[in-house]
Amino acid sequence: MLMRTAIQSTSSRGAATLRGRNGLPVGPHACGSALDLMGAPMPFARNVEIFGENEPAEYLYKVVSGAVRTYRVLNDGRRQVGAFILPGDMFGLEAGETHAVSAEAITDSIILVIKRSAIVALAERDAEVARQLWALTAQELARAQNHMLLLVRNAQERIASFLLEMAARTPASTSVELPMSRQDIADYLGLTIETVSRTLTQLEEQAAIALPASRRVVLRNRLALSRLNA
Amino acid sequence: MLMRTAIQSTSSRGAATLRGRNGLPVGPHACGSALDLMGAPMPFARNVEIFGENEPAEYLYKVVSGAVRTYRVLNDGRRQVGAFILPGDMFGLEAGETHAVSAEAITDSIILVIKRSAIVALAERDAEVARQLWALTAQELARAQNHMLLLVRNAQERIASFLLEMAARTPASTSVELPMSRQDIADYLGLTIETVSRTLTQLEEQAAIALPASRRVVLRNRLALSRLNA
DNA sequence: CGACCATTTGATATGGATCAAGCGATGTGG
DNA sequence: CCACATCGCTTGATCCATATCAAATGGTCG
Repeated sequence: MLMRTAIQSTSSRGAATLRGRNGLPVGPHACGSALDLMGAPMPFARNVEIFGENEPAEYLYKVVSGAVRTYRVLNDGRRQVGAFILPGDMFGLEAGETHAVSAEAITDSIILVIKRSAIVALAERDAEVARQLWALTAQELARAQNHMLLLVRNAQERIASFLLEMAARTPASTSVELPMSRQDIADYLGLTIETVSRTLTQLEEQAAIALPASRRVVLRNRLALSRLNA
Repeated sequence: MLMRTAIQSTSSRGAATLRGRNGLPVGPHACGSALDLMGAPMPFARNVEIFGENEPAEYLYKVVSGAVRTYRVLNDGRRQVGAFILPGDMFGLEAGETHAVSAEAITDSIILVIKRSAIVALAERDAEVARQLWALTAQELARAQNHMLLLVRNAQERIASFLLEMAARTPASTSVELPMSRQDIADYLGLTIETVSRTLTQLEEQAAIALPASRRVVLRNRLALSRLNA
């Protein structure tokens, strides 16, 4: 029992239900998959739960705008953030009947909500769709495996990897706007907020990054960061 | 850069190739899946590589007897063991074209080797097979997610979880024979061998376990171990 | 028996957690 | 519009769990 993370998320569970949505299709970042062709855009407010661990997995989701975190909570109250989900990314797909993690909106977000049963039924007849479902889960597995590697490194390496990952996922990749709090980052990297903060200032002192604002990071020396990366 | 694991594995790469196998079917632990119906049993000697990271994923595998570890190596030489694979378990299944991890036999093992292309082709026509491929990858994902949680706990908790996991996967679950070395366990849990050893002796002093031999663990107080578990 | 290897045990060092305080931005009520 | 509460972040001081370095022990095989 190490640090005890204060989880202040205002998970007003009810707000995440699916009532009142008007069926309408097509998200941006359309990537030519059957998975994009159905589903309704829904708004989720900051810190609102999208689904909870162990809840039936009736839908899968695609972020249109905003950002989402998935996480699990340990019995001692600590939270492990499994992934940050950015526009264009899908999440919440399960092969089983229930969600393995919880998901919350990090900022106010628009999220495409897609009925799982429709997709699964489609996969029954269309091998290409089935292959895509598999590929999506495999990709998630690859992410999880990389994340495992992160968690055994030192603080600088974890932060550097995190920043490079975020940069790679951002259009203007040299300056990154972080949608998540220090606590989110800490729970993602298995560190404390203090260590995250300190490490960021260290990297700034080493001129590897600049911090014009607490949630804006400019990558000044990619090479230095990469050397810290796996 | 923390500990620097000595990787002494005698990965005599050549020995793992697939030449000279006689096609023959059916492993024990048969679980009524199409995946079991094809494939040839092959012996692998202790510490021999079965496949390497980034190699083309031409086969998938099922352990008949023995034990296998999957792992990745960080740029600084440390090794992260991703999973221990015991008789009845499958491994090496990839949705993509290459292996995401390396795999080695921990002890002399018999492993069923199944052509991936055959299965994938079958899945093309049989939705049930496709579903099973997906389910297998999803199960692996769940394992990886649980493993992530392990890596942020303290040493006692990690060891306790590891022992309970091994016990749950062993027929005679109150006494566990560990096929892997302390180094393997350390690399699985993100600890050093010294910490693994010390923690095991602590648990023994607390009467939670007994260690009649270094690789045999008797679970004496499951409840105490469970309390340490997530 | 002796060499080798895996494991345990001991002494010390250190990176990150913890405890505590300060600071800047944002928002709220008077 | 300002005073003040709140929140997220940073910074400082200290502590502790685990790494590191080192040596002893024990089991296995030739």
